[in-house]
Amino acid sequence: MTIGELAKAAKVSVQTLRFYEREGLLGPVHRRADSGYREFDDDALARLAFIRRAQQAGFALREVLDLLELQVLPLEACADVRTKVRAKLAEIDTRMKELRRVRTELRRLERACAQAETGADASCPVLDELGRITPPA
Amino acid sequence: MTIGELAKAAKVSVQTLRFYEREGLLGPVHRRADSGYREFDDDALARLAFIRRAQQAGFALREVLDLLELQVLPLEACADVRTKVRAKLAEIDTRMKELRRVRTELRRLERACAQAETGADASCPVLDELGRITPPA
DNA sequence: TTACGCCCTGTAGTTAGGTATAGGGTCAAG
DNA sequence: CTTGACCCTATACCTAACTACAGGGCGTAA
Repeated sequence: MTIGELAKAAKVSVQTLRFYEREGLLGPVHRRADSGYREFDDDALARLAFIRRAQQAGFALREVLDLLELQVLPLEACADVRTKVRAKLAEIDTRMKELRRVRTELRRLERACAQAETGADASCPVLDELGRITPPA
Repeated sequence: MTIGELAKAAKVSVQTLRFYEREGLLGPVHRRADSGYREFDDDALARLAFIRRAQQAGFALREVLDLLELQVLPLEACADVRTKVRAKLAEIDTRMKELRRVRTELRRLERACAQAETGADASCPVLDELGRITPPA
């Protein structure tokens, strides 16, 4: 696959792929001996899918890199791998806790909004919920 | 209140306050006639509380500004606010879903690692496990 | 062979949300 | 009236994750 074909398949831009390569997210990239063109296989596509999912889950690219690097560790490092995986798990739990807190807050706002539709209040309660303030001029 | 006092009260930096002012989040700021020093009242403090809460609820500063501007509008604007809140809520739910999936994958990796420690496998199973991550729907 | 699209590197710009620094003016205590 | 803490503007810098050139090489089809 050329970089353009991979870009199309993974639905990212060519520049993004080159950027990912620079950041180490794609690992060592094979080049055609004659032209120096990059050549990719389906592994690259799977890797990109993983990157996108991890990103959508709230991981920064730097953290995605940590996750991807778990792959290259030898058997002797298995204990280290477990430690790393556990650290990531703890991180995920923290992140989920934060998200639950935010969601609770938003649901509260939505409920307040729904009540306004049946009520006779003169102002939007969402904004009241967030705090009564003076609007910008 | 001087900017320094407000900063201390709101637990943000003085530079951040000047940055917020430039971004229009603080509205028109009163200045002392002689020195040109900014002067703030408790409204500013309330406004900063609003900003922080909205940020914690997952709104970008640009969106916070939208909310501040919506506040002057009549009840009809409440529907707009509600739409924004619902969109944020959907965003959070998506993120949590992805997070759950990644957590499931990490747990599987951890189990695979544990097996390798007691088994006689020749390679770290992490690589294979990462390759088996379920593609997104 | 020419044309056109895709590839290469390298550098620079963008948005978000600030943080830091330079070069000054101001205020209040001593 | 000096000193030190605080204020002012303007500009530059920071990280993250791209995005957009500029200037040049490669591949393939008519």
